[in-house]
Amino acid sequence: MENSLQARPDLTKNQSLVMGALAQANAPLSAYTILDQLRDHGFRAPLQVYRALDKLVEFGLVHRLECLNAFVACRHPECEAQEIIAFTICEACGQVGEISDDSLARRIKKVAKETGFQSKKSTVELRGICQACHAI
Amino acid sequence: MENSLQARPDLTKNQSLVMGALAQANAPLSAYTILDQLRDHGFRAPLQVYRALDKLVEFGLVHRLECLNAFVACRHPECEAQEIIAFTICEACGQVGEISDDSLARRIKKVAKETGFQSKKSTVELRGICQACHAI
DNA sequence: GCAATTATGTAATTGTATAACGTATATCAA
DNA sequence: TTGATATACGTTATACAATTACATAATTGC
Repeated sequence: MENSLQARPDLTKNQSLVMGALAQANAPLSAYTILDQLRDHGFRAPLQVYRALDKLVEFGLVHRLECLNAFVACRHPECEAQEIIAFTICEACGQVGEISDDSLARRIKKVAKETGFQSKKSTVELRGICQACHAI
Repeated sequence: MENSLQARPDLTKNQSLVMGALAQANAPLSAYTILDQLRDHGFRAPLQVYRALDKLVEFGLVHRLECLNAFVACRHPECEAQEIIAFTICEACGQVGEISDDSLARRIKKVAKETGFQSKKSTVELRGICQACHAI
């Protein structure tokens, strides 16, 4: 457990089910929505979902969107490498995009450092209208 | 109501009480913590707090921290001018700092625009250790 | 005064997340 | 093979966060 950047471990049954639900949806899902979708597979309680989500987030396979209290499957197969990811959340269609821009990451780090702050974890979430919806 | 950038209106009794609780604390407070602190002043239900908070956030006097489900009094008397504010949240002492850096704001806007995303509202929250706590 | 708007009070409910149990399963060293 | 440890799982209850619905006051503008 010395490195949080582990090769993707085999998922347990519950983790696979939750991952599957998120991968199929192309929008974020709340824990309780996932629970409802998995009742047929034997899920009965929120904790089953939350425990799986905790692990999936730890593995870097799932992201948590703070401003929605919801979760999305990661789009970048290798996104664990990215330290700072910005999420774009479309308020029309609900789709979430991931932006990992080095210059943005560097600037955030720099701005924080200027005030003496040592950043461990960042949340960058933009809400607005995506390109596709704006074209309509 | 044509301009959200209004001169600070007089606060109502409930709004003043909630604002006072937040101003006195030098860390974010949850709505329910505020409720408990104001029970002596006649507060009985969460909605009284949430309604006041909604207005205070609208006035730009209070910020909501998504990753904490909590609220802080704004430090910048004139921060309404800032479009994008980054918050630094110290995991040791709980203090919250506000960073309004133009270059950061511009870069976020730019990065979003490159993907065709029209950003309306942004959340930038950094968790880590503040200068004071790091010195200890 | 009267209408419209805004603020308030209260109860009930919905949504989100964790605590505290106990049990099962896998892994590994002795 | 046994026992120790760690991890995963199942269930219930509870805590925490936010909103819906409805009734009542207070304020504002005409």
